[in-house]
Amino acid sequence: MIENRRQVRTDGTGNADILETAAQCFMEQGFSATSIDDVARRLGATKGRIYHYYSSKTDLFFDVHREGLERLFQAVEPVMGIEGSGVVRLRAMLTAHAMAMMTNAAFEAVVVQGVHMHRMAATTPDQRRTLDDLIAIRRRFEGLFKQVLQEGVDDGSIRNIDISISAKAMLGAINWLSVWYRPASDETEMDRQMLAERIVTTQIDGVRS
Amino acid sequence: MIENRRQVRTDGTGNADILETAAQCFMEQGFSATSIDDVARRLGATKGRIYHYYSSKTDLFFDVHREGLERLFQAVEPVMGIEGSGVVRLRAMLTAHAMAMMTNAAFEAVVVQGVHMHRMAATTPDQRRTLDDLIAIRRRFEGLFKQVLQEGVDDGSIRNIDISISAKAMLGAINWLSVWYRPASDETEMDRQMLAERIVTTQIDGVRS
DNA sequence: GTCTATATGGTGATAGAC
DNA sequence: GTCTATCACCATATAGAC
Repeated sequence: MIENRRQVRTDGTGNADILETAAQCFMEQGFSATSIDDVARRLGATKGRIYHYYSSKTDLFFDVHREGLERLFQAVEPVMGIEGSGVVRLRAMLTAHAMAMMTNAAFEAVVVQGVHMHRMAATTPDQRRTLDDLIAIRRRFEGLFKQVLQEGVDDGSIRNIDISISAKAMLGAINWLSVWYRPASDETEMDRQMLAERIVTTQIDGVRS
Repeated sequence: MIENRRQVRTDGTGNADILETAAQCFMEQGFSATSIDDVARRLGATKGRIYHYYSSKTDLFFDVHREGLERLFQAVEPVMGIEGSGVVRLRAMLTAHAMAMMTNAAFEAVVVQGVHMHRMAATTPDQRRTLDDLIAIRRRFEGLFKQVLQEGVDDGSIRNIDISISAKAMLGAINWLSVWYRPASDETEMDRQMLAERIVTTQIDGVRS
């Protein structure tokens, strides 16, 4: 589980709506082109409501980002402990990750966008800390995959590759889903599952013994 | 070669400096957090100079984007025609792509950022056309890889996979370099070559027969 | 907790000197 | 072709009613 949890947010006080709507706006228009008014309008409210919960647009973006990461953890961590060799578990994790990218498309699009915000100018010290937090969480997420990759190498189910590079490449292949994946209107869970399997299979075949 | 060429730009009239500097700013701070004044300051000039060549910040961003794409084509197209089976040529293309991502880190970071700009609000019809242009060029780039993948499937050097999905996944793995790759201060061409080989090898092993 | 105002500032963009 | 000076706008953020 994530240590750096949000304290109160998304507790059903109406805040989850803001998060969801903001995610959608940020996905469609990007951070810069999205105004607080845009989010408010889509909520059927005014910005007074948003500023009651978030002290800035950046804070809002960061909280969407954090929620996106949390959902990734919730998808991947449970399957990390299944029975099987390293490569078997790795496959399950990658598949779960891919599914989460599609299921939570808006939130994960914000995560991918957030990855580009290195030193977003004019952030307050507080925001700087929050960003560092998010970076640490992302690193922890990558760590999950590195760990299982290493276990796979140790148990012989995965070739003797460079763990760090392979992890980044595999995660890149899957994260890239957020760039091109758009759900068809009549898309089923099965369709997504099929797509996930295909992407993951080539990634797994690239590293397995 | 790219058909939709810039007409005059990057012809050594001093404009190339603007492009280079803008690329750096956009890479470090992102589109929204980069002001025209930032770019000008870094150029040791004022924004008058920039507005002499570009009519808007978006236009400038788009031109950096286009230059980034052009460099990718220049890296990949030459090796596309080498002797060898589909998988051999694919490997060479992916390696060239990965090298270009690192060599032109700033420009390619803008390309990757630009991918998120779907319907950037408030663009003029003219900018909208330019964006459509860029999207078409990106698609053409992906097409190069799909073509060679297909040739590999036909000549039996590549497994019978879904071409479109595999292309996107492989390109994602390589494009993701722009997210995490930071050149070491004493890095050599050889170091980059080694890194590229490692990434590409797992991608190739994932699809070859 | 959400609204309606409003202030404030920054930044994109322009005009005109040189 | 580049500068200085300035405009004009708009989005962030705030204050205070309800």
